[in-house]
Amino acid sequence: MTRRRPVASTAKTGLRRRAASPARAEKLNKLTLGQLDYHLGYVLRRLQIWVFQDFIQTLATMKVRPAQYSVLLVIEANPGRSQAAIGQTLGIERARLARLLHELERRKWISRRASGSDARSHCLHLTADGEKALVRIKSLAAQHEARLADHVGAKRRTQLMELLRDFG
Amino acid sequence: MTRRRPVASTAKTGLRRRAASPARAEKLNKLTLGQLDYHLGYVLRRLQIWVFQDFIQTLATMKVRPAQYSVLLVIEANPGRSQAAIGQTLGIERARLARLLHELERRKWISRRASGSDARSHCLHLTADGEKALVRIKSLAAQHEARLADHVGAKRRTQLMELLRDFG
DNA sequence: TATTGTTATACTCTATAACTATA
DNA sequence: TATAGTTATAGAGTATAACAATA
Repeated sequence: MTRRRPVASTAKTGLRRRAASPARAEKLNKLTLGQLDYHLGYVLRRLQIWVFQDFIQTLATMKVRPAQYSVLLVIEANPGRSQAAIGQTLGIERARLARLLHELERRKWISRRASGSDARSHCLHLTADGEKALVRIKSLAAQHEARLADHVGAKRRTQLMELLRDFG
Repeated sequence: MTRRRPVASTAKTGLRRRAASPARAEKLNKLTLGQLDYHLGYVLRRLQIWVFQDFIQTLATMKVRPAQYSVLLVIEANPGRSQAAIGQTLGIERARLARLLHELERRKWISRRASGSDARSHCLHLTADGEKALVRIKSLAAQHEARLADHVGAKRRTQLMELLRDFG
């Protein structure tokens, strides 16, 4: 990392820099990335790291991680579904999802009800508290998304969205 | 995850299914992603996960992880530089880089020589073994890249590359 | 037999802090 | 006082395996 800088909003919001330091870090002249520059996976990952770091920081006040956020949204959009269905949709291992849901349940944001049709599975729902929290969470997520648009440029964000959204 | 297996034919048609799995998994009717679909970070991450999994699998015979690969390429392109410089270029914490280099050194792929100008720092170089291994590694990485192009489509890959490479 | 959810283990990656030896 | 490198710890994410209850 170490590049990045221009964007107005980063200064405004006091984002965070990796090297952070004041121009003195520039002492180490920049190295070339070599053939790394020709790997889509690498440039993809650099942006992805930026996104996660900004997301985590933006939602720090609610202590919500990306995976938790994705689970909350999918439960909201598909109330009453099982852990297996949620996990499969998001690509989260059932073992990991069990622990993740445990935490969300502890916070009273979701409930697991017994399923009438299959005694093995649980029906997942947001609680009233969960819905209330999600309003605030979505607002913060929107701030993050705006900052991302600012980081890559609104037009580039739209283009990336179109390229990535529909090939799945 | 569960999907994977970038079969050529599906990539060619651009169809691809997320659940990918053996048709029986279709039993669980597909859930909607809700507002997740409007987060660039999410779609970015899905592809990024695919890339890493394919990369790791493709380079499994050489037991090379993405981070190790990136370090090898940057050392190759910038021989004699310090750990600090490498780490800063790639955005890898110096603590983590130290362990990572330890492993590469154990495998005789890199060497750390004392720096003449600063007794604190090490100069990093590929060994002859390292250069030889890197030939094989790059060949596997190229296979991975080709599979990625097949997965997203060659044209889309190029477009993504252009959008992501130069805004840093 | 297969699936749902659970617990447990192990490994990678990230983020710190503390330490040394230099500068 | 700051930097280069090391070691240690803790947390998240990923990947397994094993288990009980149920299908």
